[in-house]
Amino acid sequence: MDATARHPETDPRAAVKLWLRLYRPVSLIERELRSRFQREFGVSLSRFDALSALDRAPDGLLMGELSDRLLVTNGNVTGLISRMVADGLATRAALPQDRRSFRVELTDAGRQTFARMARAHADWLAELLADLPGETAAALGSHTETLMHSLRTEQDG
Amino acid sequence: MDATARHPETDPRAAVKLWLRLYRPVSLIERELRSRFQREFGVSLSRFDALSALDRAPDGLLMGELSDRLLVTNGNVTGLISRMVADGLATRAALPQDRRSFRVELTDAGRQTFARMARAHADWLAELLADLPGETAAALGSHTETLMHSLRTEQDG
DNA sequence: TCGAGATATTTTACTTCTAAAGTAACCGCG
DNA sequence: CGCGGTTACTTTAGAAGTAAAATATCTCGA
Repeated sequence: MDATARHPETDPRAAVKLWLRLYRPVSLIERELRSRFQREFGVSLSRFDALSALDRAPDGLLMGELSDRLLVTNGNVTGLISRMVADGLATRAALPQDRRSFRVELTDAGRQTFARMARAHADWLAELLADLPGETAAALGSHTETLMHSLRTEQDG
Repeated sequence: MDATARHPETDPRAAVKLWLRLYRPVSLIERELRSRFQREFGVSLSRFDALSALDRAPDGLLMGELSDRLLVTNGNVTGLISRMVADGLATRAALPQDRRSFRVELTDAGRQTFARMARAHADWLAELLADLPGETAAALGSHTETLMHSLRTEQDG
């Protein structure tokens, strides 16, 4: 198979159409979550995402690992974590063996805060997705997996 | 009062899982588009979205209509359009019959700029989605329609 | 006609985000 | 060693986003 055979018939118009169909509902949900986090907890979605990534990492994360996971730039993480440290949710300690690096870890308060928010987050999503037929949910789950995988192979190849 | 009674079978854990499966690939693509717009045209994705919404409206849009379509606040649109007007891409004229309102329209330069960007946008998406099997694309297209519809009914009900 | 509320937009103060440039520390090779 | 390139992170300048308050205009009923 030659190069064109690898990407046989991708119609740019169809690609845009599919993209918009994916993008719009995801944006709507994201925006709704963002505003609920703000209203209920006075917290940004970004901060919840950071708490979530750190909660999943028992030994904390380096700044760079965190920016990889959150899909944001290093500079962004610097400010985000500074504010979280100032608010007592996380600690940021230099690594003895590599003084360029910093290990970020949740404090107990941070883990407790996250636990409360995670519960609300799950409930909100259950509510927002309540009217979605079970078959559609299942199909979306598996097809978005395929999409994710195809993005990765596209990126590498 | 009991939220679970209204939505009998929505498992919050499953909802979060589905949400993350939707969110991650969409974020990846969005981020990639954003960085390509910046690199190739020195323009934000938001600006492209605004150009796109305005290009679709032959007679222009009111500020409020634009913020509805872009899913952003009025205050955000004020700044976005100010910069676009300053760059010669759009005009912003008070409505004689309602002096609170402003009609925003693309200039010829705005329409030409959008046309060039839209072509690149479509090509990028075709490239990013090239490895997605046709069946998956079709299924995703129809199921995201269902998702969008279920969000609307959820919102209204 | 007048005032009360609704509506359209802007302003304000702030967080979040980016790209690019800057700083500091590490690593490997001569 | 020591210097050159890489890596980890921060800083900077500015766009993009928010919520909430402010401004200005419209509308409608007494």
